[in-house]
Amino acid sequence: MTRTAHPTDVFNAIAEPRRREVITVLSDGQEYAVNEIVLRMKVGQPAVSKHLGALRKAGVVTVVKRGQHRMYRLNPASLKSVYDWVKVYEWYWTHQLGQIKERAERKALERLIRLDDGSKPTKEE
Amino acid sequence: MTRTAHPTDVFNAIAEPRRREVITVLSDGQEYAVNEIVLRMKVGQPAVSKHLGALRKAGVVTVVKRGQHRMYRLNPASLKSVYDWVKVYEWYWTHQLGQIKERAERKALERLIRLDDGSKPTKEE
DNA sequence: TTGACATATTCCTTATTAGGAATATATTTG
DNA sequence: CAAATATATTCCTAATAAGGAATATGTCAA
Repeated sequence: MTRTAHPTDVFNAIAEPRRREVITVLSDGQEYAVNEIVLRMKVGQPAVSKHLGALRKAGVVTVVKRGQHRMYRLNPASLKSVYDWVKVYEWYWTHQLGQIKERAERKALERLIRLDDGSKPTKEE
Repeated sequence: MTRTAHPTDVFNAIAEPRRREVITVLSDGQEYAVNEIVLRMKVGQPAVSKHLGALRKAGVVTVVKRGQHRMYRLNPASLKSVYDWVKVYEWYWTHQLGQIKERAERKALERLIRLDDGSKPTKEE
């Protein structure tokens, strides 16, 4: 089995460096034609179109037809789920977590003793 | 060619749902043995070990030997790069971006006219 | 030392993916 | 209509990845 992530997963969409590059191009909130994005990147037009397709499926960009062009625009709200997920951990690097360490080790030891006794792990306090 | 992302890329590390699951298990800042993580997940021990290996290579977790066990701990600072990257877009969903739309479309149109004329795209103001 | 246990690693199969080349499909313009 | 342009899609190849089974490695306990 391979990557379990659904292709529409935003986390998966932004895992590709080139796709983050596309997002950066769109990051000023303006519309861009595929053309223009290709000019700003080092990969060919088909590759860019494919990345845009992946981003669109994940809801990261939207597209409208305008004449001959397809205008892509960033949908920043789609990135909120990533922000919300990672924001949880912000606390840990803005505060010291050294004090926690000893206590964490003690608790880990207690859990392992319970496991070695064959009991089920109990809910953490 | 496949995924260009280096395996040590944090974005790639968190793209896997099971790896985010592991991170969630470790999110209380305590140490966990592989054993315990397996108990809390639906995949087998080898799979968990592999995911832990990927997370370790990306610097998302650290490991210390403690007797028979390998104790894994979250390294939250590693997630700061993701936070910093996505934080840039927070502004867009906390504020209205409707006003921007018309202006953005006008600017996009101007760019396209320049492109169709054969001129190179100029730096945005 | 032997046996039990914890973890990592190897092997295998299946599935996905990136990107280029070639091509198809619109759309505009003359 | 024909030519040019913009974009998407198909086909191909090479690479990567996930997870299970089996196995190797290390550590503890009797």
